[in-house]
Amino acid sequence: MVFKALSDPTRRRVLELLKARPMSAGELSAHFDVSKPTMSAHFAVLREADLVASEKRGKSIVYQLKMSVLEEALLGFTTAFGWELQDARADKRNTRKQKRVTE
Amino acid sequence: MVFKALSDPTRRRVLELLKARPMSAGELSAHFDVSKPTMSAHFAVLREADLVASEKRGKSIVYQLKMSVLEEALLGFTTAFGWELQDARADKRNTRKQKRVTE
DNA sequence: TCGACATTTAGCTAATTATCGAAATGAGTC
DNA sequence: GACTCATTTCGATAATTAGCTAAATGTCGA
Repeated sequence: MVFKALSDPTRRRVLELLKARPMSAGELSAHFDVSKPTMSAHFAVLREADLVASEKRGKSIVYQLKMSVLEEALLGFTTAFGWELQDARADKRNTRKQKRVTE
Repeated sequence: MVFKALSDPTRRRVLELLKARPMSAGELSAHFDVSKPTMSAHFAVLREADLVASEKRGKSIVYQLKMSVLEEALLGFTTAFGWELQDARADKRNTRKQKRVTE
């Protein structure tokens, strides 16, 4: 259900926000112009897709992005189209495909 | 509307089939267990997302994958998550980030 | 325990979706 | 022109979706 979860722009933006750091439901909701219950429903979809983890923290519920799940799903897709997906910050030295590099 | 278009598994599979080569509506439909009108509707969604081009060829209509559109959309997303998307067959020599490679 | 706060659940609605069979369109063939 | 084939359009339906308000749940602090 990952792609279904990603089909909504609000949910994609939520994931993007969670990329920066874990955030509570309320904190996330503050970024959008829809009601809290609507946001809660979006969170539920993301949870069911296993794209986020939620943890109770006092009064709040803190959501955290599960990067590996997102990456795995995306990887399956991009690979089928002949693309490589890699961390932009990865150290390119000594990678598997390294060879005959000039300069 | 690209992500909406990608949210359906049938449509994702259609794109994958078109990755190999352009195919007619009927040829594509043969790969799926749904009616022609249903497939036609899927094609319409892909067309509206600009993910495929269609061309009349005699009796048939041939669909072709617009890789660049797909790549562009995906790139926008993956970049936001700190990933790089690149052609797996690309020649890695003399790329922008090339530097200090050992061996 | 009471009140305030954070979030979810319940119940509803309007819009969209995937699906179908039947009919319409359009191009090639006889 | 009439027939056939490929595809789409039409019209209908059941399921899903995103959205809302109001109510319920659960936690903290006084």
